[in-house]
Amino acid sequence: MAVTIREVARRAGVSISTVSRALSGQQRVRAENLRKVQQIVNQIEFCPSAVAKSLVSRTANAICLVLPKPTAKWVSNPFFMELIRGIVARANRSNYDIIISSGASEQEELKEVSRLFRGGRVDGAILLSSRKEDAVIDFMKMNGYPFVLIGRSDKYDGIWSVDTDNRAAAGGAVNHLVTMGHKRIGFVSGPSNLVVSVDRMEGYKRALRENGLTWHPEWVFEGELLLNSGYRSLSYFMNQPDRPTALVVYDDLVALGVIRALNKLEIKVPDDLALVSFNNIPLAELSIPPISSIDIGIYHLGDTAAQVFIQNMQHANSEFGGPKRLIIPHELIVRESSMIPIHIF
Amino acid sequence: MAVTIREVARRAGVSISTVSRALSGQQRVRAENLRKVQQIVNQIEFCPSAVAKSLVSRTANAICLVLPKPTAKWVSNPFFMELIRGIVARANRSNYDIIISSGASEQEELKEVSRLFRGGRVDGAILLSSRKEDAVIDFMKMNGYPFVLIGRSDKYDGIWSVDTDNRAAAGGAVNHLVTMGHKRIGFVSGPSNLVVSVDRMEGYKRALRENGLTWHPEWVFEGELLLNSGYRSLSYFMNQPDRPTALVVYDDLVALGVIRALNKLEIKVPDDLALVSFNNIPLAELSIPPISSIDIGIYHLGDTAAQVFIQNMQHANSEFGGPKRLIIPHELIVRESSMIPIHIF
DNA sequence: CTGTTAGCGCTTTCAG
DNA sequence: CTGAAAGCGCTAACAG
Repeated sequence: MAVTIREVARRAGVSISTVSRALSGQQRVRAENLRKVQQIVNQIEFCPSAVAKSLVSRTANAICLVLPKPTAKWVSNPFFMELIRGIVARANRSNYDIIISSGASEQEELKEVSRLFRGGRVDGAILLSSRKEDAVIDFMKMNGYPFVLIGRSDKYDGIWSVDTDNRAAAGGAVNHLVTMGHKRIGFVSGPSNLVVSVDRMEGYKRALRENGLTWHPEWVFEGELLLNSGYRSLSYFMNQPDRPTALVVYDDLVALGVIRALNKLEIKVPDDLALVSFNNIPLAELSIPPISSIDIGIYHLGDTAAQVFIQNMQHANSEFGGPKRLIIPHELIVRESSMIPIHIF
Repeated sequence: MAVTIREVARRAGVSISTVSRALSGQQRVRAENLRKVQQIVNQIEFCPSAVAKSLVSRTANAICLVLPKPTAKWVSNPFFMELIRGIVARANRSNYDIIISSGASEQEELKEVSRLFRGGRVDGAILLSSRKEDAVIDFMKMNGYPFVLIGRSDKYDGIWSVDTDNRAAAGGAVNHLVTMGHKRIGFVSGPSNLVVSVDRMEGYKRALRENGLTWHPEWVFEGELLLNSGYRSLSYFMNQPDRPTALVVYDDLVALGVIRALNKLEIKVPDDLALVSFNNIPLAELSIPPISSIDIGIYHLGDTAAQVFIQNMQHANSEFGGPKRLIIPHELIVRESSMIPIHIF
């Protein structure tokens, strides 16, 4: 901030333009001048004003992250921090800044994002999750702002996205449980307006079908509900003679809650009920018992999203293949919660 | 971005300066012109370029958050996300942007932060945690960049900081355990280079003294160690006749790990050993058993840090009282993990 | 109260 | 290859 390009030019005894050219590295500068400029730059630790650069280049070299509404404890899910870490690490390495934005209501959220874009502070956004009806996605689309979605959009096609194959992952969980001898497998879902939650549920249903198993609506629980007031319903179903012997849970944190609820009902995991969940946050391993979980490579997901965005920015006009959807591989980590094979028929 | 102040001026039939004055709200503009300008602004959704503003005002209206090195799973502690939420919410409300920065090594970290400051992208920083020897703090101090520290610095005095009274909090935990009849109370500490870890340990020791209890070095465990390879040592001490009957643990996540380790050793919480930990992240409640934890108001901590920074910025030259240290109140939330009073003498 | 004029620090023409 | 000049969008200082 303190030292400008003008000062460098003065000291090096060349014009500002020459310094600019020397710094850009793209343009021809006489070797002697180049050397002189580089020396001064190092000496006085010159660092060009990102702000001035932005003004003239009309790009911000910054990406906005929209935090899901801080409604729930949901955001404090380590999932997001891991995602953010992946994004920030990659972005910084490419000299992009990450700006975090949030808002108390959906409207405030949009206002905030709008301010960032219209003010020229960001070039685009990475959306950390997608709802079925997502005002932020609509907003981006409508204004033609570039963005990468982590997840999937039901509504729009041609958008850049990075995602897990959640259906396949859920299928993998079911298959694993089937292998362990389970035939009555339930599902604990997340908020039904989250695409990820729906996808996982669909994968679960499909896998049941493919395994020739029947699907009972009573075996599907709403996770949020479960944790707040659903003890009774859980208790009821778990006391039926044909209760599920295994559960696929859409998120580790929810799985933790489920285990606690089951614990109160004196249902033991995995002895009485097996459990597989999603995301494989560090906590899955610390749980009692440790939870089998599908590692979806959260950091990698974030890293890739940032890469996609940045590449896309740099090749914006070169028709760089058009919108694409990338899938990050997942892997089931088997732990105690699903390790006891059973044979109840 | 698309529409400039020039356009507004043209449409309103006034000069650019008038529009600028009308927008600033600080200066006198004829009512008629004011109205006209406001109308146009709303109509074409004019939003002044934050970048241009930055260039001329030499302020960025942005704060940098330095993520602790992504070494450990530590960062994925919900603690940080909660802190960030608090900061972002407050900052955005005051039209400040939050830029997240990180680096693989301490050196990269500094380079990243330096780039942000020198490039004029940020006005200052909020440091999310402090090590005993903290290069980032040194760097800020040395360059005179404004910052607020969440935590405490051993090394420097006159710096703005927002903190928990960790000694008192730890004392509270000890007192609570004493009330429940415990006399042999151990401590599980965090990395010894973290100020917060040290403070909590000191509070623990002091409280023991004040309660007339003796402090045994063997009753103090290094948390990190414990989780990785310390089962054996834990096992050893827990089998001594005079083993602790209660533990104060410096962080919820570590407490979770401890519970799991104890579980393997068939030591039951709270029946055989009581537990109190710090931070009260949502998980503390989901644990089996639910963990007594000291709620330090993480969100509030973040919110306050942002407030302090912003106020300080705005009154920078008016000698706004000089550096200060704010303490956010804490509260012990008692749960099952410490609920069974014991009387072993 | 208003318009004109000069920049903020940098990139980018356009002549040399 | 180089320097001078124009301008990115806005604010601030100066005459009216």
